[in-house]
Amino acid sequence: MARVTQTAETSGTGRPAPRHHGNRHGRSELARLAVLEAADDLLVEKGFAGLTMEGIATRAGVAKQTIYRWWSTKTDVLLDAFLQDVAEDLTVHDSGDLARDLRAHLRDVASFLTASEPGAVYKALIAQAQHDPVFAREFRSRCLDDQRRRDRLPLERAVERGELPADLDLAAETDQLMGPVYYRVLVTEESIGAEFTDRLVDAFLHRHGLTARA
Amino acid sequence: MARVTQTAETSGTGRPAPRHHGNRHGRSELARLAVLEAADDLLVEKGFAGLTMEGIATRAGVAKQTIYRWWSTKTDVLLDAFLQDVAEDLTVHDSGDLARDLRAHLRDVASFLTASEPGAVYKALIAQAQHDPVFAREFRSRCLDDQRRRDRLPLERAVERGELPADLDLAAETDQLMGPVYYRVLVTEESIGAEFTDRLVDAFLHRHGLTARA
Amino acid sequence: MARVTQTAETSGTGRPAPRHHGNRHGRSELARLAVLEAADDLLVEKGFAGLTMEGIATRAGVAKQTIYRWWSTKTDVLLDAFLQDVAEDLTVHDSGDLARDLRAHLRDVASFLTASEPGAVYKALIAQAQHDPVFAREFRSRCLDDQRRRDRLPLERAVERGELPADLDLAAETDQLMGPVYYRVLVTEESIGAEFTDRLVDAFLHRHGLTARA
Amino acid sequence: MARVTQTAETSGTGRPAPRHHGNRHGRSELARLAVLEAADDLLVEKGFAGLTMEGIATRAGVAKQTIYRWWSTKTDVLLDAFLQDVAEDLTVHDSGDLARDLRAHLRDVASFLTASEPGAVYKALIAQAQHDPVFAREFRSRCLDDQRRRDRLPLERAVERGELPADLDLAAETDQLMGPVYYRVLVTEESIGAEFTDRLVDAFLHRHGLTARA
DNA sequence: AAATAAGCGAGACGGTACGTCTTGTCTTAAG
DNA sequence: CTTAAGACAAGACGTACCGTCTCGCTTATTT
Repeated sequence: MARVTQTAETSGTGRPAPRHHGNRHGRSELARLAVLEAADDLLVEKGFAGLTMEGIATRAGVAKQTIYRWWSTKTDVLLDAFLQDVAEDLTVHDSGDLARDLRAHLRDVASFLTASEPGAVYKALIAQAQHDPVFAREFRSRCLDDQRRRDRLPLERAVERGELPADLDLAAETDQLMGPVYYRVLVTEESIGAEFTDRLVDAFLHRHGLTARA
Repeated sequence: MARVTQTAETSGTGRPAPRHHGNRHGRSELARLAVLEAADDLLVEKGFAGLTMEGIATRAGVAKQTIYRWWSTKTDVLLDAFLQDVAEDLTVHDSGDLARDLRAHLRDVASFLTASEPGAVYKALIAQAQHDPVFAREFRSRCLDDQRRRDRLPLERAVERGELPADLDLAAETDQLMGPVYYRVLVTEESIGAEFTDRLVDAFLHRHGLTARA
Repeated sequence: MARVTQTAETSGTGRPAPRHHGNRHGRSELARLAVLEAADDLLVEKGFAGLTMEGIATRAGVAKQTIYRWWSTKTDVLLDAFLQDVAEDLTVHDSGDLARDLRAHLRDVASFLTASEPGAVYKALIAQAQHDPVFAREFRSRCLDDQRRRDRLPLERAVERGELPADLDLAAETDQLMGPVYYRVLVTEESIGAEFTDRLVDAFLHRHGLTARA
Repeated sequence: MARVTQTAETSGTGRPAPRHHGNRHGRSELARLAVLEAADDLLVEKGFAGLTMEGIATRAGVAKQTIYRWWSTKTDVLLDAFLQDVAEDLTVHDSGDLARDLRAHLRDVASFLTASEPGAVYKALIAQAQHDPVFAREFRSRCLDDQRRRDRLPLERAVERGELPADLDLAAETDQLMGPVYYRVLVTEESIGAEFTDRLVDAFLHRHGLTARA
């Protein structure tokens, strides 16, 4: 994630650094970022089980109470840390060509999930959502729904362009495209190559009478 | 799971239960079953986070040491409990008709995952596998691989019958069939009706030039 | 203690209270009294252990910083609160008759220590002085020494009147008179009746050849 | 206090050392002694305010839970530590001569309270008893009552020997003897020399028509 | 009238200790 | 040799106060 350090204290504009330790007009941005960064780092270093509120506090140089003031659980911290990092990571391609966009998107998602650090956090959060319905709800509304919207975007654009029929059940089609990817990531842990994702796209195109691969 | 209860503790004569505290000939089946049952019950009652070794021991009327002697973690206990319960639950249909078998199988899997108590345990185990690579390995070898074999079975039989070409990539096809189901269960938590699973089967059949539903 | 309440906040004219939030020259008497009163009340309500700076601030409707600006510890606040209340409480009797004055004084001290609310504060302060030498010094100079002077007063007057010899060791005599009272209060917690204090006075009178009670 | 170290693990008889870490048949004597010793040491080193359960646990090499299992508060630990140390410290003199015994006893008590390490603990406990009525009760029954009995012992023996009348109010007389000593220790903190305690004894002897000092 | 500067309320902050909980190990005595 | 019982060291949990800090408001003087 973006390192905090000193650069965060002074905005580029030359305004004086906030550097405050909390006051009546809001929380310390410094503390907030330090916590998110510490959580990220510790998850990678020690795994989810080794990630503790105590550890985050120590690593971040922050009082435990400061964490509990703004977050309720370590999963809550992780979710914020994740959002901080990848707000814009998975931008969807828009070449105007459905086949090309879909292939690129599926490859992106697959590599994000299997090879990136935020992908590891993402998997941990999905896992935690299985154990904790309350968190599941929050995770879905603050994170998954956005991702789902991104996954559907190429199809929506194709509908707009007239490449796909307007009455298509986009949700179901998205499930068929993304489902197998998540399945391999979360359940079978088989590796996911381009041939796998491309085949999913081909099946989709074939299903809708579009020419698969040139 | 099979209830242990009193029958094992009291002989039919009405004499006080033997309630043995160990003997020199191997482990106590009574203790083993009590532990598995307690784990199952507590998972349902208190959720995964509320499931503790301490709690299992107390509920089972068993010493903690007895649990640690035979299992290493609470997830390990849960896995055994799961296997004890559902060894034979998800038997695969074999009507000789691929379409019918696939439709039935996907509905079975969906309802198992979303509506049954062992399904909840199963989801908890998949979740834990994300956090713990060691457990993931064991879970896969003792549980997931079997399930994967069952998922593939209808296709294998169809290949034997000549309904499907012999060079089909069964793994990839299985992923496309099952993936969306697990995706909805684990990620989106949308409900899964027969229309959803049937559509997956139809897509599969269509993909391979077989007539989808009349 | 003297209740602050509204009288201080509203001038007689009926104009809304000034309720000032500080000014450039000097501290807020309102805040000072609110703190002392809150400390007194909380000690009675929750005991010494339950008395906290945080609690005093909340109860007094005052910022913590305002307390720390003028006092260093909760014991420091308590001492001020005590002095505010009982500056004049234990006035010494002066009838011109040593026996009568002593008997009255000992009864007053005993009932102050065992039965009054400020007496409870006083005991708490003596206790704290055992734990904290720094506070002990301040407590002694700002409070105990005065009390000790009052205890000695009847004897000094008797010396002046010629009832007692001039070379009497007043400190030691005072210790013998007051010591047993404090001992019962602080150590044995036995009840102290007039027969007990009168006997102490009788012993003193007898010791110096004065007729004890007719 | 008796140092624990290794000698405590083997009784002199050659029986195998307990050295156990807890079992179903009782607590660890090793842990118990380590806690008491740590509490004693820390009180001396850091004072009462600096004495914490956490600190005791760390110093004793013991888990916090082990302390809380057997004691409820730090004062509770201190009381046990005190009793462990001074069970036999203040043995009362018995020369057959009341004057001599009283003088010796008062000097002993005075030097115990003002100059010994256990005396410091004792004062801390008396102080705490002012703040906490529950502890006060326990302290009195487990400690103070014994001491009071010892203080009365010389008088009781004198009554038996016929030196003092049988109908003497021993409690009141003891208060007059000991009260001034405790008063100086707890309240005025003046130093207590032999001339002060001897004078108390003389006053007592004089009061009962016995020849004071030869 | 405007500027100044101290006291004020509020409340976030880094810490420390609290008392509780669970983990995994150990010891014991019963069977 | 297994068992139930349960004490133990370790360490995280979430809470409560500590004493410090920064902030923006109020207010009484000083310009």
